[in-house]
Amino acid sequence: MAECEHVHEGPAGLTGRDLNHALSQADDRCARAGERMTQPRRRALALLLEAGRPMKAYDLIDIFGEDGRAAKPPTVYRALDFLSRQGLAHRIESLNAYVACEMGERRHAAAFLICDCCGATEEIEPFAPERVQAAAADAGYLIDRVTIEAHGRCPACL
Amino acid sequence: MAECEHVHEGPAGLTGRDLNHALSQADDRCARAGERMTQPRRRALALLLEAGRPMKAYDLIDIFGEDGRAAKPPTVYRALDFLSRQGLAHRIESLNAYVACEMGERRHAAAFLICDCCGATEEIEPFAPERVQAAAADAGYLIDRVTIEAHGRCPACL
DNA sequence: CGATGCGTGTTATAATGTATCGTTGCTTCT
DNA sequence: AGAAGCAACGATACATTATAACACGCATCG
Repeated sequence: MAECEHVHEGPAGLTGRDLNHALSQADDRCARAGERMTQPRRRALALLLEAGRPMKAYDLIDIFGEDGRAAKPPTVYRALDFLSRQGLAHRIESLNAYVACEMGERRHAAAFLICDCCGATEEIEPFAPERVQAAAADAGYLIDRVTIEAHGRCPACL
Repeated sequence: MAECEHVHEGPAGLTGRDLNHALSQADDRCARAGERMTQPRRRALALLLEAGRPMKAYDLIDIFGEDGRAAKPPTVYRALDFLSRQGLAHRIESLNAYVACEMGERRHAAAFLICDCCGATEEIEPFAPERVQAAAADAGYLIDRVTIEAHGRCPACL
């Protein structure tokens, strides 16, 4: 992360009632999808929601245990894979990090604005999906998944 | 890489005169930019051009020495960083891999179509750059670099 | 010349991600 | 209820990807 001279708090995550509400909604979504929201999956989501910004897998591993003990890597990676499959979280490839989904819908495409100064990210609507498909069709490709990550500076770090 | 039933050769890379020509052009570009095309940098670029598809850093490390001996990781990572900075190669975040640039211009934005079956990639013109900037402006971000990677199947693997 | 900057080679280590195996706890079928 | 099948878990070990730190060489420039 290229530091900048600004020092400020990153985006706050969820706490208390907001957090519980978001977790309950995730529970519902899983139930409707016939998927199981197990303890480690829920814990991983809670940590992402609390953080409110992208978290490295090993950061989660370190703080995973409610008692302060670390988790085993596969526990967290499995949970993150699940959350990504369900659209409850997204992997940010250019950061090797994961972030809770900010949109409501299940299994949607995502795009991100990422601040290289403070680490804040903003999930945005993927732009020009039709032009992706058009470009792919020109080359004869059939696309099922698109990664879009725009790096720069957030308003607070400009 | 999710296999598919098709078996076919991936895209061929450059050889012989074509390879030397491409390397000479890279030499020229570096000279004009006041950068040094050193031996390891040139070797890394040659390997990428020969491969004609994305290569993992450790694949390059293994075959780096002309005498068949492996290189040390920092040697290759430094060369790849340099090539990326110069726009002579691109990093593909979602593959942890690197590919020689197929466009002529220096330091341009890139986007990729990636076949999850055979590993072929196609570098395409980034679509809708103005819409990226617009979306970023809405959120107050200033963007300097955008990663766009579309995964699917290439014509040969459909 | 001496100092500075950049690139290199080397060693070591950090950070990130997976394979595998045995177990547990549902769900479903009879 | 009992058994079979399956999904997820926990644990160990390991594989892959990437960087830190330091010494050296060589060019440039005051």
